[in-house]
Amino acid sequence: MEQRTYNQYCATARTLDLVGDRWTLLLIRELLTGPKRFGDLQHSLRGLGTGLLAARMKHLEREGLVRKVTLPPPARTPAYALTPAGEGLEPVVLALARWGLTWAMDEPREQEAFHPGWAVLGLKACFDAEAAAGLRALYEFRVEEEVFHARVDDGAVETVHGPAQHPDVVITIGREAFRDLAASRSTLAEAINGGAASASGDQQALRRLHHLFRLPAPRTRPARTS
Amino acid sequence: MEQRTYNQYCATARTLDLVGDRWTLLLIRELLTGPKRFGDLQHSLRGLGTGLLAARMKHLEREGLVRKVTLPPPARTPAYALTPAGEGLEPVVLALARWGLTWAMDEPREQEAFHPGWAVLGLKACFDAEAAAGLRALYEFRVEEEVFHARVDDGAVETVHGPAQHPDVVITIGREAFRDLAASRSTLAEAINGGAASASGDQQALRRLHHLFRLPAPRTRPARTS
DNA sequence: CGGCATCCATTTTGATACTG
DNA sequence: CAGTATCAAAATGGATGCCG
Repeated sequence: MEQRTYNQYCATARTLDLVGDRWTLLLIRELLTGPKRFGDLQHSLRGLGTGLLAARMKHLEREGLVRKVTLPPPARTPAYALTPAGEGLEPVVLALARWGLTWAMDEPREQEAFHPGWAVLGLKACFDAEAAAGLRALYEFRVEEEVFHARVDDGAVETVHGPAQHPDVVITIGREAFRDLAASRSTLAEAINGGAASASGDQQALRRLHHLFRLPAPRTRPARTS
Repeated sequence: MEQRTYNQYCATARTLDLVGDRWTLLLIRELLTGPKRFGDLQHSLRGLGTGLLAARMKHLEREGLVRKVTLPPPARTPAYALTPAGEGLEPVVLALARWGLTWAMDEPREQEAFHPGWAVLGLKACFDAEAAAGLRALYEFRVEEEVFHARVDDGAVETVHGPAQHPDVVITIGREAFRDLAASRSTLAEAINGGAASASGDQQALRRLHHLFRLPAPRTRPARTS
């Protein structure tokens, strides 16, 4: 099976040769919030069969973007994690997310899936490093069964699947509310006032939240009906 | 003909629904350095047939990323240009380019195509806005038949196909030398000393060039042979 | 559960011939 | 040139079964 290539000595084309196949960048997106097991990946990506998933992971592993790991106790099950080269794709995924937040996140469509981890990554895409200069804060998001945390540390941020150690703020929020929040279709204040969310902990850190993650104003593309 | 979609309410996935198909991001890449005609596009993208090219352009037009324009006199021929939404994809393409420059630009392979415009975009991907604060300069690159210019203006840069009006610096450079330069496999000074390039104009602006475009140090991915 | 193989219907693509 | 039409080759989606 010969690898298909654009055959261009161009950095963009060579990158797309490696990660431009269908599903590949979404797999990277999943791994950007922490290691995931085979089944986790398949569960997040409806429509991707086990055969193609196995092939994609093998390809990413062979190309040095992903490596197999064994989850720490008590899990002790095999999983996939990004290598440094794989993590280097974060700016690509975040750039795609920023474009989508600006130009493509209208109403959710019937039958469209939603996972809170995607919204967390969407928030990260809007992180404002300048606004975070000199700040340190640990935010935990609890969206029904799933928990994430965002660690802000002087212009940098890390968003990972799982609970935080000693969060400054804990935000408990419903699934739909979180979805709308991360798509700039509502604000955290609205969600709290409407009873869809609650927040506890450091009130000052909470108030800073919407300065740290500045969602873009949605725009509409000129549609061509013809 | 139903459009294939990931069916995820996720900014990254929705963006990939629009531009994730094969060739699409490379078409955007081509248009990022100015409007191009149908034939120009096909010529740059060996392997992309006329049928698929027409389908892709129609799709991009319908989705509001590209619009048909008529080139100004004396050309007066039809061409394709990016809309604001299409230009918004520049950060995506540049992020792909930066990753490729860091992790994927080893030796050119036999039979791999190369167009100077790709290298110009590669340079742009490495533009250092901070180093350019307060500066203004117009650089023209002449690579055999093709000419490009880079207009630096206080932290911003624009790289466009075509000659500049009153360039501060004109760099005339051979095809291979330019290719190696943009892949961080050699420096402009080396190319000039080796006779593969010459530069005229404002010497101070010329010396600033390699501060403005900081190519990343190439790294190698851990290959897995098994 | 993780992972791979197989079979098959459907899409996507690549290449080329053809038309205004 | 710009773009359609056509057909063969490849990639994908989905179901299923196997093995450790």
